[in-house]
Amino acid sequence: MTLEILVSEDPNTRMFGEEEEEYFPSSESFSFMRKTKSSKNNKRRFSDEQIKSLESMFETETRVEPKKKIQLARELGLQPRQVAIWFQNKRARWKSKQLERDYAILRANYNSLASRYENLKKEKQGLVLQLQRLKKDAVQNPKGERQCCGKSEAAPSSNEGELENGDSNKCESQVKPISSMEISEHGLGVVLDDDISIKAEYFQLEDEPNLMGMVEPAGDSSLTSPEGWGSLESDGLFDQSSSGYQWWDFWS
DNA sequence: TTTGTTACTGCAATTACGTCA
DNA sequence: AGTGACGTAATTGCAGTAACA
Repeated sequence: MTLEILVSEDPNTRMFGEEEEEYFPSSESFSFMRKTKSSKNNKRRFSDEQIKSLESMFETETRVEPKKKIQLARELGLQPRQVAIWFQNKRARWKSKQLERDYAILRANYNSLASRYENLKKEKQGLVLQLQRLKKDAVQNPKGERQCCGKSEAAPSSNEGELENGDSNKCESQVKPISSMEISEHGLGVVLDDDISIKAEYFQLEDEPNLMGMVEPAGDSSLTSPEGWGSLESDGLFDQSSSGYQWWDFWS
């Protein structure tokens, strides 16, 4: 395996002040390299030891100070510029993976929320049916003599069954609105104590709720930037102020 | 104090190369 | 041996900031 090094011949290559000295790797891992002017092979993979050191340094600080950079470069037999570039690329890779993680968390949150919403919708339908039955029953029995539910009425649907906990003995509690039900003077309608609030809370919400407003921030610490991540924050990832699409379109 | 210049650095996007299936 | 996909080192362009005249 023949490797060649890594001296940029491009005069436009940006050179930082402290790094302009021509550099030849001295470590053993690069001892087989040689400088060539003609070769375009100016890119070599770093050795495992180099990567290991860089990784461990990256764990403590994602940005390397100039002095530290030069010291690290000396230790690893690299150019300071290479160390800087490695950190730069590493930050970019980390950010990309962090975006994937954040996306997965948000998707899981959304799925959970959508599931809860569907359940609530079914519950609402059951309650509406129950209300209709109660109203109908009240009209048929103006004196409040009401047959126990589940006996004189049609069999409840599965949803209703859930709502009634499958226990017909709980009619008392289930018909609580009935106990406080009043018949209007003309006997043409009923007024439920909680009717207004119920409507407000459930039945008038015909429009689908804005799930986005309900999404809870993930408790996972991966959504918050660790100290020093600085610009790797996820803020604004889903800023839609300037775009027309919705982020959940991806999996809807 | 304000302004223009320079040097340095970070990031995003991209290119170019090495490796592997 | 040839090739496409993928990972990654390196380049480029631009923007922000600090130091300085």
